[in-house]
Amino acid sequence: MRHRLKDVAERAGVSVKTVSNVVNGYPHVRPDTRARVEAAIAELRYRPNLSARNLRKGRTGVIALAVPELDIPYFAELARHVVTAAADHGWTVLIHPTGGGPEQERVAAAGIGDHMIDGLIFSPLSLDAEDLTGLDGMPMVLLGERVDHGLADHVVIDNVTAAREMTTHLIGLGRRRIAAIGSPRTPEGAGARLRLAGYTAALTEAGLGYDESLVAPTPAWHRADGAAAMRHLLDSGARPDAVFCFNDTLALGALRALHEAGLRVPGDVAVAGFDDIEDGRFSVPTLTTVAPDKERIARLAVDLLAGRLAGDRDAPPRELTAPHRLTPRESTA
Amino acid sequence: MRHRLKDVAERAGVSVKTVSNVVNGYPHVRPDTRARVEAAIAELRYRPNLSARNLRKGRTGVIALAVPELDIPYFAELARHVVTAAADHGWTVLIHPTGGGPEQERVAAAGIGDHMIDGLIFSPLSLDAEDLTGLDGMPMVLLGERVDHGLADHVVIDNVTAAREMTTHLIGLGRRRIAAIGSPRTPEGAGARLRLAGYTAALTEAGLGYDESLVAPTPAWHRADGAAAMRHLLDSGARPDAVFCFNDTLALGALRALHEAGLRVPGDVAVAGFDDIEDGRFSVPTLTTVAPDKERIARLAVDLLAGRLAGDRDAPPRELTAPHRLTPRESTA
DNA sequence: AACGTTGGTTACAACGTTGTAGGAATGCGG
DNA sequence: CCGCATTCCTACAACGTTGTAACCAACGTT
Repeated sequence: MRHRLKDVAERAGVSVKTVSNVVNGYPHVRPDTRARVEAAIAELRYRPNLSARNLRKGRTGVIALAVPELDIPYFAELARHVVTAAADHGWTVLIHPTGGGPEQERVAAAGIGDHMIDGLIFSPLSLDAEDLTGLDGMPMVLLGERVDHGLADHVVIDNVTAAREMTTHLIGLGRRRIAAIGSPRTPEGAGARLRLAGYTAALTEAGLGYDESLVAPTPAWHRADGAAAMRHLLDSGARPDAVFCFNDTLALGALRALHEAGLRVPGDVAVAGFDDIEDGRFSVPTLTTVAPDKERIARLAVDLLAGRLAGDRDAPPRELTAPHRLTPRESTA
Repeated sequence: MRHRLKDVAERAGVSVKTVSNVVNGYPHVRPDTRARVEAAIAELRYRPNLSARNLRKGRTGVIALAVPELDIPYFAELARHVVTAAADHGWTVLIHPTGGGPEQERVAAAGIGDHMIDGLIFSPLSLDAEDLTGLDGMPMVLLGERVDHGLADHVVIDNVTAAREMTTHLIGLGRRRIAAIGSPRTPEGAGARLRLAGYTAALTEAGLGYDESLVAPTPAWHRADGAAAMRHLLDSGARPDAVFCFNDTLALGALRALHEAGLRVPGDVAVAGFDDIEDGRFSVPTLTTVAPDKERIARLAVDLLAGRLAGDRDAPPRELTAPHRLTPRESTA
């Protein structure tokens, strides 16, 4: 039912290789031969067998994007940008939601390399770069956090600075008891560590000092975690007048918990997030956030990968920083 | 750098085929040979070349999931379930965000079939099944709406009934001027048509009659579209006391617009959505919605595909209906 | 003792493609 | 009209895997 080069060749009265040449745009083919071949291709609705091509060329034209969860809108948005950027290179993207656990991420990184994939863009949650064995020299670009130095290409944003700016922004609005939600509960979450560092730096700069009771760790970064942490903060009597959540979904959960507690935002408590997901532009109130340039992150990552695939496998790992922008909205007005 | 069966074979002192047999769990291999081979596999960190295997077997072990946009949380959640269900069959899922336009969907459906994929789960937005040519007998399962009869397997929910139930629910709460947001503006959007049908049916049953001015079409189903449509309804003087949005993101946009207009939900206007995305459980107010059983939808789709791949390519197309549940929350309390 | 049976292993071909090497036809300058 | 380059095309091998057929050894039956 499905045709091969051979079928097209027979129909056009040429050799298999000539058909291959036409398919691949090889220049030295007589116009009339080319026309005959193209006609045959069209008639038979021929489509190249990618497995065979890949086997022959050692390239698959597919890159993988491994993210913790697509349900986290940040990653869904990022995935869209990666797909777009990859399309410019003619690549298909295999989006792989890992689940975010250390074991799952290890499996993803290992299992994905089975020659199905030319390269990997990986946004790890639990793993350090050292854990990423089994890639056997397959190019990889790590996203999002400076997990580690010198082991692979990275695309990051300046988490420390961004978190410091946001905290400073809250201080500038007159807030003094600024809580943080989403601090790392375990060694996991390089991003959390960096954002926490920026947060404390800003407090120190402002002479506010770090208050342990205002810092709430969370098991994950979902809305439910944000709501639970917020409730905990309120119950604990810590009395925050602002909350800096380390991502937007946490912040949306916090908004919800504050609402349930009968507190007004930003009147009683100001709320800030991180990531600039679409929800935050429509929530009530809209959400102040740090907006990383996701489109740029995606393009830088894809371009880094392209560089590796184009040749310089052995160039030293690069680390590129994408810009971010503090975006004030109603929740801190 | 990367090893082949041959390398393992040499190291273990056996033939290539024996290694292949070990890798594939062929039973008749002497325990000590098996052990030697496995040791060699481990030492060399051998991984089978999937392109070669696929070429040989005519199967890739990859199925594609084509959805309009991952940014729409419904599809992100669905994707997660599909990945999980597919994993039970040992399949990898290639998630392909099409963008939703007719041309893009056509390209997706066509270009994806290049032997890279064993089957396709497709959630079309613009396309009818007739448009899906070029699959050349590759099994496909259509998701979400009853686009068409008898051309491919379908997994649907009963959109008409669900929409009727929701509308009846709103009527039962005493609402009389019930608006609908998200009606189809073009032939596109089978789901929209069906939900509109359920909506009108309920109105008719209740003797309320269909009021054109209460029905707002939208170009797409994003939050921004919902907000715009809501604003339009309010400005038009239609004075709805309830709004049934054809998905949750539209509803979240509508909530926002109502908030900006200074109207209370559900006090002044009740709001209902469709899809049960996570956002709706944390929005202020939480969102009444129709909850399709996404996990079931995904599993049914994957199982249908499994059936086709297992053999019966020519069985008549099946249509399976997944259950849904009306889920009242604060927005219609 | 000759026989089929089963277990364990191997050689070979094939999947559909493209790179390489080279052959046949054509064009051009002398 | 010869020699040489260029254009156009082809045959062949190879990418790494697995199905097929076939083989040898060991075994239990007759």
